[in-house]
This record gives sequence, C-alpha cells and structure tokens, in this order.
Amino acid sequence: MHDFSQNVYRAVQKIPRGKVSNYGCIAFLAGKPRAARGVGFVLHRNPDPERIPCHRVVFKDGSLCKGYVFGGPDVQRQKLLEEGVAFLPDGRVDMETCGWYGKEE
DNA sequence: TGTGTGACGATCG
DNA sequence: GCGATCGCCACAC
Repeated sequence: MHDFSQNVYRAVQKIPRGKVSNYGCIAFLAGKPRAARGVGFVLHRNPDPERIPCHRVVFKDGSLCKGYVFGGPDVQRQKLLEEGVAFLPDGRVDMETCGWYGKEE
C-alpha cells in the first residue's frame, strides 16, 4: 500500500490548529526524512483538501510556497493567521512559536 | 512502458 | 560557508 502517502496525510491531519509544520517534518513522520519533495507533490495532489490542512505545511524556513493553489500565498497566510499562527515581519511563519514537529500530541 | 517534472530537504564536495 | 547533486513520491506526456 502507499504507506508513505497515507502516512503523510495522517501526519498533516495531526497538525493541531494554530500550528504549522514543514515538508521535512512530514516526510520524517512518514518514515522518509528525505522525501520532502515527495510530500510536497503528495500534498499538491491533496485528494481531501477539507480533511487535509495542507495550508499548515510550509517550508522548513517557515516561508510559504510562491505558486500556491488556494489562490496565492496571501490566502494561505490569512488562513494561518485566522488559526492564530504567528508570522514574522519577513512574511514567514514563526516556527519558533508555532512550529509543530509531530512529537507532541 | 519509460522519462521528466514538481509545494523540498539533506548531504556531499 | 556556498554550490551542486541525490533521494523520495506520484502523475503527465
């Protein structure tokens, strides 16, 4: 079975509200610490956008992808702000405060 | 059926 | 410290 993709979806669903994760983290949880690219593509093909909050997944730097699908990085940023995610003046997510690594909860 | 590409990240040189 | 290459996944051509 596609354990990797299934695990990726499961890990993303585990991300608590108000927190964000990164592709590397999801890949690690999926068992493929170097499959960040695969995670990105799997999320891009997000079969259940309502069930999988892929907008909570950002770069390890906390920056959002430039070619987003929701309508633009502004939309993703707004969604995260609505959830209480803190953003830095650089326009990146504050991974120091809202970074989720899947170890807690 | 096989190759190339795309929301990335880490490691090698 | 910076640059280049590899690894991983699924899908389109």
